[in-house]
Amino acid sequence: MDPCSTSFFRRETLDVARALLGCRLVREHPSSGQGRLVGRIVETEAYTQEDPAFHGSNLYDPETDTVQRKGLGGDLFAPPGVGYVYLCYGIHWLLNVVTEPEGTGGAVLIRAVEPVEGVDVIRDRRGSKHRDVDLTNGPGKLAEAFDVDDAFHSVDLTTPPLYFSPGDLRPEETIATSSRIGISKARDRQWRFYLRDHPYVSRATPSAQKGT
DNA sequence: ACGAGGATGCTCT
DNA sequence: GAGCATCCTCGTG
Repeated sequence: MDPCSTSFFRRETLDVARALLGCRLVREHPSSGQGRLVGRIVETEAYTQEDPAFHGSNLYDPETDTVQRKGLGGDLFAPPGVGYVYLCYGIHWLLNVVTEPEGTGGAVLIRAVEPVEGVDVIRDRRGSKHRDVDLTNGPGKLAEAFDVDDAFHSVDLTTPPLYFSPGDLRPEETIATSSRIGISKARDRQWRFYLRDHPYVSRATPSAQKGT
């Protein structure tokens, strides 16, 4: 599998969020189990530097078009294609990939994948009590399933052991949008992208939605 | 089916 | 000390 290159991520965040749908998330040599885990991305969210929900949104000043790269949020201005991984609610690791040219803030949150390789290892990692559909249909779940933690923070994700690989949508698959999940700011932005009616998206479609 | 609430730790004010 | 880009369990109808 060829990794998506740095240039894949060096463009507008919204474009990357859409383009990642159908691509593969590849994890080689997870700490438990052997071989390789592969998931097909079915749900993403976009976050940009001018976005109220952006981590450290106060780092970018639109008036002067200047940036302060400090703290955790400062890592969102890193070169494209590197990981932005942080702990949410003290329990769950969330995997993002940085977008836009270096110095411009942006990232895409990987929210859900459909397991396509190494499903048995993923079941082991997540615990056998879950239905298959519930193994990776959420950002915290897929991080646990793919053995992703802050070891990948600020790490180049265009090369093993964790990387993305190009993929396509099937003719019958269409992209839907909605507001983002679990945030209170900027509810009006339809910056969540997912495959309509796909069984592995993280939750039923919210009321506000429109197709594309 | 659905909603409420707890776990848990890091970042920033 | 508050606020989270979450997940799971345990109530109630």
